[in-house]
Amino acid sequence: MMARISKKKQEDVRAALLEAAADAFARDGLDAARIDAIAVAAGYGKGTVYNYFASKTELFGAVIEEAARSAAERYAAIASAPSTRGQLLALAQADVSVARDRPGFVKVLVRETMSFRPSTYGMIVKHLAPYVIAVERVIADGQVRGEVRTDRPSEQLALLFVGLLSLHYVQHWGSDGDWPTLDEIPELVTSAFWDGAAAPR
Amino acid sequence: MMARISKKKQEDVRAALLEAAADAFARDGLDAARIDAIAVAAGYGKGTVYNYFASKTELFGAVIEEAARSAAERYAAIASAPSTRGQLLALAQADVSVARDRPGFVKVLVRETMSFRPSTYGMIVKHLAPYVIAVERVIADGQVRGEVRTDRPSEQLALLFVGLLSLHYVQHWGSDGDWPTLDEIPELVTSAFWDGAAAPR
Amino acid sequence: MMARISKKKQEDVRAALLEAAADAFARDGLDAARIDAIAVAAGYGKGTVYNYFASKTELFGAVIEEAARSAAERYAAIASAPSTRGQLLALAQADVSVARDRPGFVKVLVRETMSFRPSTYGMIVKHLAPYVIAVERVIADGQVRGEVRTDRPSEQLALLFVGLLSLHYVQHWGSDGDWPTLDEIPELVTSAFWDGAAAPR
Amino acid sequence: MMARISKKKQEDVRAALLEAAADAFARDGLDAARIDAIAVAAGYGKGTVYNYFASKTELFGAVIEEAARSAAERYAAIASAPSTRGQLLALAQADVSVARDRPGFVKVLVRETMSFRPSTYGMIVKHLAPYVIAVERVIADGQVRGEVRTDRPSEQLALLFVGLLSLHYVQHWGSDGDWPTLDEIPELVTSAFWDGAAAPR
DNA sequence: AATGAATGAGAATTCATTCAT
DNA sequence: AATGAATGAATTCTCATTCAT
Repeated sequence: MMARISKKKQEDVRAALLEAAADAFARDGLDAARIDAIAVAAGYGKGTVYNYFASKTELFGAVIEEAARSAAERYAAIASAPSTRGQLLALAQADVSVARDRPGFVKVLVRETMSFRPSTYGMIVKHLAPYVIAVERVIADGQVRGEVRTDRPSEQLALLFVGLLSLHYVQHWGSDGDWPTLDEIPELVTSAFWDGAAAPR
Repeated sequence: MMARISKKKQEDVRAALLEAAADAFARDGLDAARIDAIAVAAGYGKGTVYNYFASKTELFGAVIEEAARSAAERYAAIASAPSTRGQLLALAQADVSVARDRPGFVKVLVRETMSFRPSTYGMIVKHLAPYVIAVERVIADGQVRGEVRTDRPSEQLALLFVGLLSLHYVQHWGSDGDWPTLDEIPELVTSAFWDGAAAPR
Repeated sequence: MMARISKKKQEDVRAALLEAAADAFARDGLDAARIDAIAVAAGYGKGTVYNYFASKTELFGAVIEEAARSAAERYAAIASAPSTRGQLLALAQADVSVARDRPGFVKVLVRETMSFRPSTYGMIVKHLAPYVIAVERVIADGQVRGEVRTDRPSEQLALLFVGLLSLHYVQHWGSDGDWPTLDEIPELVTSAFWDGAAAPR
Repeated sequence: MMARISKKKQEDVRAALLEAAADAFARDGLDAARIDAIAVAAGYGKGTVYNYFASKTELFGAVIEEAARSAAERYAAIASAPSTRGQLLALAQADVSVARDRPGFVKVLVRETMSFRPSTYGMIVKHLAPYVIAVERVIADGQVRGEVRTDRPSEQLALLFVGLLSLHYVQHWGSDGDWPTLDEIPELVTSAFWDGAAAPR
């Protein structure tokens, strides 16, 4: 009993540190973020961070991991829609819901994905995989059912879809939430992906 | 009086420093890039950097500026195509030619655009403007001529187009040039922008 | 919670740093003194200095402040003598006792007073004031009681007295303690101030 | 002829550099003064300084030397007054005339005298000697003639006199010329030295 | 377990000095 | 003789990390 309570407490501390770290990394980037500030923001002392994470880099990795885990969780939970387009929309909605609830984590993920720094790229790819694979599966199914064009590999299409999502987040955050709003993003992305943005209908 | 170095030589040194800086910033980011390494890479001593640029930040700004200038130059030079789609393709080709010739500069531009850091965002927006405006003009013309759908403002569409371009660069660089190749990018981007990527034809 | 160092210990560290800094500034001046050397001389690492003082300049200011505080304390403690001349002698003795106990601090004070550098002058004047004011008060009282000539303002006379003191310190330190000795200074200064040095009696 | 003209020119350049250096050292001190600024202030390029002086330290030494030479010259030129007091007054006037004409040089001399830095002290003492010796001679003569008290060695008295002079310069410069004015200094100093400052007459 | 004082490696920046022109 | 571009040693200051309490 004692042990379980203390285990619970440990989880809480870890979660608080991760949350604060995500915000800091999102705002300042890996280099400029300061351990001290993260600790204080989480309500603890600097030393405590090192009781939970061996180094700044490892803390960063843990944030990425948590971000990916958190997103994959939502993906897994989405109800299946009848059409492929509908399923993609649902996937986008799931992702946006993460961006809404845990903006720090998603910002870090997007920024580092777009930063392709040798030093963090491996980390990103490794943790991002579940993300992309969920999308790819839907697209591959769509191809089998004849709902999606088959002249491009499902993997490439999945990357494009996820990329479009990131792109719209960047515009959202860059415009201070002005445009697009988070609510608009799923439809914008799905539509751009599915029908393109330019040709008149 | 004799010691005054020729204007030409000065320009050369400055250009070499900018080139080395672009590569370093592209590879490591603003924070992690080392002035010392940049100087050595350019074939000069640390102090020389400070004879040309007052600080690391100013050097970074100069790289951004040069990148934008270099891109705007190509944009300006493209021959006009008959259709809007053709013009967009030409714009994309112009951009890719910059990415091919001066990868460092374009990488920096893309990365920082996607990084939305308060500390560099202003710089980026200021210098990126000519880029985006050229695209927007083509699209707005297309809308007038009925070649482009009119339910979305030309500015948003231009941002999407430029974003798609960046997205494909990221995938190109992230895959070590594997896919997409630089050659494929203009058509991929234009097609994704124009027709979408998923719907079967 | 346990890591919080005792207040006492903190004061001790601060005092040790100040002491080492005073010696260094006294020996080398503000510019030539090295933070690193100060830290080591105090028995700490470079970083510790910055845990207590935000910058070299602030450390310098703290030394000045401590020097002035320390001198003012002694002035305040002197017993009142019956005559003005006696009181001035007592003031000089109080000052010399500081110069004996904390030579570094007094050296810094004297040197910077005599250096009239715009960058440090304000600091000096601010902290030196209590020093001079104590002297001025005694002289003004003497003027009221008819023991001191009244054709020169008490402020000017006070500055001269303090200046004479500094002058003798300079000669003392410059001659390696040879002449005058610290013991002789109070009488030398008071006598020079009171009766002059040249006219035969 | 050629050679003499060019020699003359050389002297002029050297003099201009010394003048600029004196002002810079007076204003900023040995450490903070910048070679570059000195060269430009003299109307030359940085490299030229090194054609005339081997190093910053040597330039500083040359300034001290010139300052002392310049003062000794005036001392030598003073007309002899009948009384010792009158001669001292004349000496002070000679010194003040240097301070008026070449303030930079005198400031440097005073500041460094009062700074007693091991690194410059030797230089100072060596060059200051003629200064002090002239004063000492007058005092010693006065002692022989019974015009000056004999219970203190002439050397000590000379140091005091010169010190009083410096003290008043410091107050003059420190008060922005407010008090004392240069004109007042000789009488103030002589009177303080001779009769003291405090005792009512 | 939590803490924050101490630490020193590391980075930006300055500037005296050199030397090719 | 004059110059100022190039240089790198030296210095301040930052901050991740350690560890005694």
